[in-house]
Amino acid sequence: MRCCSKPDSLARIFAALADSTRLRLLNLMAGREVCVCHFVEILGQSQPKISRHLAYLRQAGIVAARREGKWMHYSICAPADAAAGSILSAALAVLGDDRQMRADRRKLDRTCCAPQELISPPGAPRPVLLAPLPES
Amino acid sequence: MRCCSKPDSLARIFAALADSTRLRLLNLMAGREVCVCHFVEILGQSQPKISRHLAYLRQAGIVAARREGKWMHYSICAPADAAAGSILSAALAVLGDDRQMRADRRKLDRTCCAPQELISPPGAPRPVLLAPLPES
DNA sequence: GCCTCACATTCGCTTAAGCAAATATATTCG
DNA sequence: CGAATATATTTGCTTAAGCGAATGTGAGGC
Repeated sequence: MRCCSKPDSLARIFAALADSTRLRLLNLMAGREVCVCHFVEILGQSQPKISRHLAYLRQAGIVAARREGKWMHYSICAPADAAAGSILSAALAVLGDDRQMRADRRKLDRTCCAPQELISPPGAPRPVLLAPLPES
Repeated sequence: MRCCSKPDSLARIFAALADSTRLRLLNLMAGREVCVCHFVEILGQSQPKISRHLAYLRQAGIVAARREGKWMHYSICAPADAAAGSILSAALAVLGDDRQMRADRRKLDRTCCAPQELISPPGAPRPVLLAPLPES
C-alpha cells in the first residue's frame, strides 16, 4: 500500500484545508450533499476552478462524489485516518463562526427551500440533508 | 492593517500546519519553551532547515521567540484569531496520539530530566515547562 | 447519431514552498 | 578585537499549487 508516515498523513489533511475555496466548499457540504452547480453559483467562481478543488478534496479522501444523471453530488466523508477526521470536524466547527461561511450557507438554504424563486437552472437538483459526520 | 478575509486567515493557519517538520516542532513545543538546539538534535535535521520552519511558524503568528544569550527559545503562542487558536489546539491534541510525536517528546523529556547524561552540548539550556494554551 | 448540458481534465503559465549549501549575524569568551 | 558558538538568512534549484483558457467526456433529449 506504500503508505506514508503518520505525520505526513496529518500534514496532508492540513494541506487540503489550506485553501479558502476548499474551505468554502467543505462548509457548504457540512451535513448535506451538494451539487456542483450550486457550488459554482454560490461561490461565483469558474466551474473548472470549483471542479479542480473538488477533485483535490476527493483525492485527499475528504469528500465523496455521486453521479445522478447529468449531475454530480459531493459530500463529506470521514477520512480513513481517525486523527484526520477529528481535525476535519474541528475545522468544520470553526467555519460556522465565520460571516462569509454563514452567508454561503444561507444562500444554499435559499436554493434548497425556495427553489425556482430565483436561482439555479430549472430542474437542477436540490441539496439534500445528510446525517452529520460519524465522529463529531 | 491590510487584513485579509477570514477564510484566508483560516487557510493560512492550515498552511502553517501542512508540513510534517512543522508539526513535529509544534508537538515538541506543546506546553513548554524549547531551545533550537534541542529541535535540531531531536529531529536530526539540519539547523538551517529547522530555523526556516521556525521562522515560518513565527510569521504565521503561532510561535514566539525569546533570546537568552546565545540561545533562542521558541514557544507556542495563541494566535490573534480565536478560530485559528482553536484549530491549533485541536491539532496539538491530535498529535499526541501519534507514535513518532510521542517518541519525540520522550526524547525531549530525557534531555530535560537527565541533562548531561548523554545529549546536548554542555551548558545548553534546559526546556522549560509553560502553562498550557489559553484556549485549550 | 447528433446536439446540449453538466462536469472534468489538460495546457501553459506564474508563484510559492521546500531543500541543501553557503554565508551572515549576534553573543560570549579570551 | 578575534575566535568560537548558536542561530538566521541568502542563493540557486526543483517541485507543486493555483489560475484562466481551452478542450474532453458522460448523460439525456431529439
